Amino acid sequence: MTTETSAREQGLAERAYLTLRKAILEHELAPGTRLSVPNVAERLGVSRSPAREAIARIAYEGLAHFEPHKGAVVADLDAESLLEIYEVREALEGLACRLASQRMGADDVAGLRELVAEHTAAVEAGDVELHYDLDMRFHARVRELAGNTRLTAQLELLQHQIRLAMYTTHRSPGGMPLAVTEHRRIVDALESGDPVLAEAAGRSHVSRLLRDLSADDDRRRAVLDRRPAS
Amino acid sequence: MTTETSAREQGLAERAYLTLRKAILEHELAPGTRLSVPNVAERLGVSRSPAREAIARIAYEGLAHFEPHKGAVVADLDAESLLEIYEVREALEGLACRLASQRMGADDVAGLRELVAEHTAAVEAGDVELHYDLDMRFHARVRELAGNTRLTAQLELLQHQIRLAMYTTHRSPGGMPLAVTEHRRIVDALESGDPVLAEAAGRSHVSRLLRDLSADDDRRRAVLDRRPAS
DNA sequence: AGCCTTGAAATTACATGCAATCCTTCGTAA
DNA sequence: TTACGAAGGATTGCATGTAATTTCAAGGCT
Repeated sequence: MTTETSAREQGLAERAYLTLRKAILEHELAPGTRLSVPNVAERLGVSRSPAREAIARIAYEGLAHFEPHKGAVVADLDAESLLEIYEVREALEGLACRLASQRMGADDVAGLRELVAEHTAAVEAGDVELHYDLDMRFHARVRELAGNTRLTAQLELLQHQIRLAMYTTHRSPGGMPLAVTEHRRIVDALESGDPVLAEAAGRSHVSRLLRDLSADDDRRRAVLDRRPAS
Repeated sequence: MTTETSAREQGLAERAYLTLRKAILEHELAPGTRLSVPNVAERLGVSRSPAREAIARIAYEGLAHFEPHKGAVVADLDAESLLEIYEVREALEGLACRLASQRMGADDVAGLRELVAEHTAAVEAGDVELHYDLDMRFHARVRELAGNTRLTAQLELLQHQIRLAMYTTHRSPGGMPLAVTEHRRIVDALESGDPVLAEAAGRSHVSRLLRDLSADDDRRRAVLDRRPAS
């Protein structure tokens, strides 16, 4: 037993990073918020060194960016950035499915089916929170099965960026059941063992998400255009 | 005019990072070399703060990794890591070609053709250095034309990692003319404006590079197997 | 009333002190 | 000769001092 007040044997910088990231992803620190080193340090109860390191890492991961002479600011991703992110994600999610289809076993398929079943139930019950959770878990499981650590890391980064950008906005109502259907189709493709089919399934799922996003945007813009005076 | 000894108005940490990266990519600091903070600081003539930051960034970018209680070590990528990297690169390079094919104009095609022409000449002249240079420039140009900043950043990271891993090893002799042929095919596909074709061309180029790599490995292994006592 | 100037507060970036921890090496004993 | 142990050296991680620079705001001037 070593001395351990409440630290899980990880550095202060690491914990500061995790805390900060959580706060950002949950919009406790909304996009646009300035992350000054002394401020973050005090907030997290650490000195400036680990605070600075945590902020740097947040920025490296695309959750904040540095503005000259102003320090880091929580990222406020515009539509074009989101498009970029989805373009990359489509390719990588497709790759994940392709790899998974080649490396996965029967029990893995069963595990995914179970997840989809839970998901179906959650959606039928209208449980939005659980829907998001299961959606994330599904994708996490697929990339895990792909067995490519770099790919996994990238997809997780993109996931975080998307979560940050869409915390409140962009929730198309019909999306929940559609997601489940598409996930089921992905599992079918994975089970078939056909890498081309699997990749196509993964990609079309992501590209559909993007299309819905754009559609939402258009709808929103149309509404705003009707009342030009805000 | 501000006071400016020789710094180009960028921080010490930034310059330390660039210097360090260059040293690593040129194998001045070979894979396996330990990057201790005091050591790097002294080497670059800066204090420990910017040195530490530079090392952290190098590690974030996959050019080094932290070993517990030993600090950062220049990455020594094994075959499996390279495979992972190439898997991701194949997908992203395909995406780059797809996007470029949709966004590029006639003059852009002309620019690429010029590059390929230069490249052809270099290969015919047997200029290996120039070959590498033009190869890199070709890919850089394509991702630039794709117009997706995240994609560009990712591909550059992968490029660096690959360069580090293959500094001396892995140079298949027939690769040079093949690369030119494939680049030409990519330009043809890009010019056609068919995104599917373009993506396929980009992907198959990368996957061929990977196949050659594996073939080289096998050959090398075979040679070693013949003389089990090293 | 609006613009400019000046001052104050805050921030970054860098340097450096310091304790805890770990690896390494050298000496010693079996 | 080999295994063990202890001391030394080095490194990390964190804390904090400090100068330069910039932003922000208030007040005065036109």
